[in-house]
Amino acid sequence: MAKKGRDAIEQHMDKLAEAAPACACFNIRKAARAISQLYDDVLRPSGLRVTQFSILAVTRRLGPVTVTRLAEETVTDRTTLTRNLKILAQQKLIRIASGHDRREREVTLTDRGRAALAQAYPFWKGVQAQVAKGLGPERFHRLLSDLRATVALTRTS
Amino acid sequence: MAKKGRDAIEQHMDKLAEAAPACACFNIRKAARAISQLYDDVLRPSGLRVTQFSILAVTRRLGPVTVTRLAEETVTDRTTLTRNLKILAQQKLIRIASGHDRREREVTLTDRGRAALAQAYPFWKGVQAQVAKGLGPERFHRLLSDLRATVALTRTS
DNA sequence: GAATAGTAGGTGCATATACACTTAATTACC
DNA sequence: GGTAATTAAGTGTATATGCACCTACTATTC
Repeated sequence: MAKKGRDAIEQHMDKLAEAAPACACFNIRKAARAISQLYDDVLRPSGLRVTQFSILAVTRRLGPVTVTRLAEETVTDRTTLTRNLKILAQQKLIRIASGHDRREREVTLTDRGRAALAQAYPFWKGVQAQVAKGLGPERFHRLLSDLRATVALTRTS
Repeated sequence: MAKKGRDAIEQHMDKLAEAAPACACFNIRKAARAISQLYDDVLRPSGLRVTQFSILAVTRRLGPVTVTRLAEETVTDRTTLTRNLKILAQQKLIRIASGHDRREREVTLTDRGRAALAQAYPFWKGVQAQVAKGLGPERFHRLLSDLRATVALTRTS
């Protein structure tokens, strides 16, 4: 019985060797690490990390926006966003104020935040173009499309 | 001049609204958050997070392996891996010992680690199949292939 | 074989991430 | 209109991530 249990476990072991290379999550995370290092490296002179650049850009697009809405838009846990926003608020790149509903907190880009975004933009544009060229425009758009489908998959099921 | 500088900045602002939705890095990170939550949720009964599952699976495949080699394989910063490995070593899922070259540290899966991996395997298999089905097998493989190309892009340039 | 360059690994610090739980405010329901 | 359910947000804790810098060991070179 103990022997049998062990055999059952060992049956998996050869398949397990292939788990990581085939794993959707491992590969997406791996690509996220790789490309984040590239973007962060290029954005470094701007003083913004890619996460911060993204939050500022989304805030810019949505105007005054609540924390929960921003969390939904970026598919980030709300409590994660709370802490990320705190750093940006300390640097006075955003302002966080109460809305009409006193439970809500509205996030707004400051002038300083706008300037930081505009300063970072050429760096972002450059590395974005580099990646698009490296993958080829077709594969680049296909990848973005497939990633959106992946996100959608986790939102519905 | 100050006015002109401001105009130059403002010229970017409309494009900036589109930066985040089009950003390769933002979208990959977003997908990583989404799919990690799914995998972690399914893997929860096993007691392993997807990051830990991946590290164990890669260690299983590479046998006794140095920290640097493992870092290259997973495209993780070596110092990040040091800390991730420490947690797994505390749980006695891996063993870290010195190699012949006394600078190196060799990572090996313990029996306990093997058992944990085997226990987690059915959960991983299930969620992996769910994602493959959700995306469709073609798009699923295409995505993995495009992600590998993205990683390769950052390794060469 | 001593000085130098190169390699393997770790620490301090900061940001990013999310779950479990809590607090405060609003809405729904009777 | 008061209580219950719902909603918005934050804290405590733990893992994940990487850069700047450091130590220890090995290889090279003269």
